[in-house]
Amino acid sequence: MSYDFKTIETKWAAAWEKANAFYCDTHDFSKPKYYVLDMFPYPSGQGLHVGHPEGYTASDIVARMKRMQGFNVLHPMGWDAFGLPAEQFAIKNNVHPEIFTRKNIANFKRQIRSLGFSYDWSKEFATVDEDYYKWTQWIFLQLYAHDLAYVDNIPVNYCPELGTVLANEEVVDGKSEVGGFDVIRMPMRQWVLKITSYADRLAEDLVGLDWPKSTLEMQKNWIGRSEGVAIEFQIDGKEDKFQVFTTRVDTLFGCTYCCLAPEHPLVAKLVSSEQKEAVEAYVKAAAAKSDLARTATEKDKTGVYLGVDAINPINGRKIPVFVADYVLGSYGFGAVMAVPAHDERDYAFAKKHSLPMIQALEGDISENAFTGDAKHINSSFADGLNIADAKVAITKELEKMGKGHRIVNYKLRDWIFSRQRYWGEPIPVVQLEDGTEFPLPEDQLPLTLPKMDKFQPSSQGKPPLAMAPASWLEYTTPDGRKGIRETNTMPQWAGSCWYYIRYIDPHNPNAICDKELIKHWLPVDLYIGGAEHAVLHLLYARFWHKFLYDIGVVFCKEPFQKLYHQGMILGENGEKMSKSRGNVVNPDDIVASHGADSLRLFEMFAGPLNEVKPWSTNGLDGAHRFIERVFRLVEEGLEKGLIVDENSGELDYSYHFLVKKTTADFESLAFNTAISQMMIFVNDCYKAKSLYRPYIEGLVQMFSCICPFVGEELWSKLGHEEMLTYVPWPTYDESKLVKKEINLAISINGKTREVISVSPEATEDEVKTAALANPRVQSFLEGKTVKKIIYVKGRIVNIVAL
RNA sequence: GCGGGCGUGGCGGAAUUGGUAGACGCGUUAGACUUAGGAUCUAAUGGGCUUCCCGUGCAGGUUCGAUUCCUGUCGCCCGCACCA
Repeated sequence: MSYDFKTIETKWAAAWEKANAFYCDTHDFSKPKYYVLDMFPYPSGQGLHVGHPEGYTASDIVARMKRMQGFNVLHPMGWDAFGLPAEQFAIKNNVHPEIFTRKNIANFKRQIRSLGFSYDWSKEFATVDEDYYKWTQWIFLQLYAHDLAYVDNIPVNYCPELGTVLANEEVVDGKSEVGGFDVIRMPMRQWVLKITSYADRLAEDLVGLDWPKSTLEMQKNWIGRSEGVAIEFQIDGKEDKFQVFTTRVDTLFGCTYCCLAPEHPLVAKLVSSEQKEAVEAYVKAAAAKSDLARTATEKDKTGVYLGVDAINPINGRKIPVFVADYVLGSYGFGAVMAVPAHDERDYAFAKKHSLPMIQALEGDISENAFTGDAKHINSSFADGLNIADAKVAITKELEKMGKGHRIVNYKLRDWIFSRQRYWGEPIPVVQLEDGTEFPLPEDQLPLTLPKMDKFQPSSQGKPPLAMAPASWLEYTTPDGRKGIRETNTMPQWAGSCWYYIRYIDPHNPNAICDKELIKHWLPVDLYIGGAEHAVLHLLYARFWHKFLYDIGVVFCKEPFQKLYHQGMILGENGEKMSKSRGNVVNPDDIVASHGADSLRLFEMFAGPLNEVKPWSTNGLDGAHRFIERVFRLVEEGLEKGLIVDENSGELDYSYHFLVKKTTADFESLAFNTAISQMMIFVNDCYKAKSLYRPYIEGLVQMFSCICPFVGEELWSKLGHEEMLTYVPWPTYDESKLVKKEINLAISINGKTREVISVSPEATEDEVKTAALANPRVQSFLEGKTVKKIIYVKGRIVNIVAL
């Protein structure tokens, strides 16, 4: 019988399901826990692509190893099922999004099962399940009760095409992240979550995490903490004043003008009658500019004089005030003090508008602003000081005058949390007729979505739920006040913010999760998913987790201890897989043609998990061939009686090294090198005269983590009744790794010239003598004087000769 | 522009973290067994002017010794982008 993957894979998939082989009793605290989690997928209509199995195989290998190592392993899977595509499909095809979503989930589940992942399906849920989103709404109510959720009328990113508002994080280059449609700025009533209250902790707690450096940096930059000083500027001859934020307070003596953002509330109030027309035109033009248009004119610094002056508090100097759109309304105070001599943007603006420059530091400003460190000049008491000292001195003086104080600023904005869509969690708040908000009592959760047939948002950005039946829309509080339910829904991110908690106790009707279980199971030990979530999901989830920590629901500060991103799999031609390029590989096809094990093995062997790597049909064939090779090794070994119970010792080193390397490599997710080592061991086996049974069984066991179907098949062929799931992980004996002879490279002046074989116990003198006695070495030393011999034990001898 | 990562055979990639560069696989070539071979097995496979020399993007440096560390430079990928 040769390797018949179809029969094998069907057989073991059924056997595992029947035996409930991967069930995790989360109440069992007798073993150490290990929680390995995949970022759950959005069940799209296209089904799985080959990128999904990459991360899922990696986590599955670890899950399988950890079970064998005696851990109680929680390895769940579920569905991030609210979201835009289902709603757009619903609008187009006039089908309820739930029907579409459930169908997709079924298809995803079928595909995932066909790939042999050891998920505990008893933990499965979808974010659209009522008894799941009940708790999503519950968390929202907690946020509301703690003043972290509020309604505001703010300029938002509105996407007319999608008919909804998007979070800053969902807008890329002025286009929607989903669909790539134009996004415009417009003021709208929105629910907002105060993520900025957690900015400090979100930045600080990154420190202890075992996360990719790039992701940590991205989050840090996104939060964008910067320390500086808030300075108050008085308008000349008026009562009005405004504040600016600066990180370069030391340059205050060089401030020659100020700029307000077009959105700044004082612009309209302060503008002089002569400038009124010009300023109003400018503000209007700036408001109409999309984010894209603003970035396109990056180099060109435009602005208009307001017709009023401000007073520089440090020296009483009168300076003009401009409105300029290079100042962002959303950052700091929406106003800057301009120091053209030492800031590139101010420099460009000042050049364009022929404004004066005053240097506050020594340095060349003939071509560009000087932004380096130097001695201060023209700065009164700060003259002669460097940046750091001048900052201290000037800040102190401002504080004394009551004109300035230290402040920390963040790029992070509060999280716009409402969407004008149907297919999301309803926000459990009622707008009462008296204008107040009424959060639903907990016992009225879940607030389920009303059944509707039309999901089209209205043109004014009115959500589909505004057209819901009155029976849903109208609400009377327990004490008889009337109101209308909130018709915005939550964004897709809401459900993915806390799903890792629910897996631990997915059917608990009384709480998001049992307290004792949370204590035991969190944080997630290993979290694997795409790098595209480096800021969005991973930042939002950390925020909710920290909030839940504060209200005593969870007990660790961070949700995901170790994070790893799988690299993208490109098409065979090295380009990103896409329908238009015609290079998409469908996992179903591969499972049919080569089997799930081959797909898993190929994806793990193709290269480091976190690297981008191209698909390769030849590589897939190679993986398939290796499985056949392992299969034959066992099958023929049994038939020909090569698999024996006495150990000839010939495979000792190779096997024990294999166990050591595989264990370490699985732990560090270096699957490509672990597989190489298995190939080396199998090659050694084919050369060996006999195969010591425990070694073959160890190989099959470790190999089964990568290729579980064929692994289980071979395990049973080897005569085992029980399944592999909890068979103890192979161990290795360090003493078997001591070689009787070691190869030692001899190099002369750093170039390897010869390899000699020595005993590992050989002394330095013996090695040196042997090296010098070597005829080949001698031929190279002819006519030269040996100056020095360096011996690195067990590695190399380097002879320095001139 | 800023931040992070990366440049190694024809290709994917190894290299014990400063110690035999190219493991393992793909591909290629030759041979064996075969009616057949896109199966399997064996051997070879970085380049060259082949007792030797050159080779880890390029140019320097540190070192007995550099793919690994340092400086500069070129190129690619990812993220952010007027953040005061």
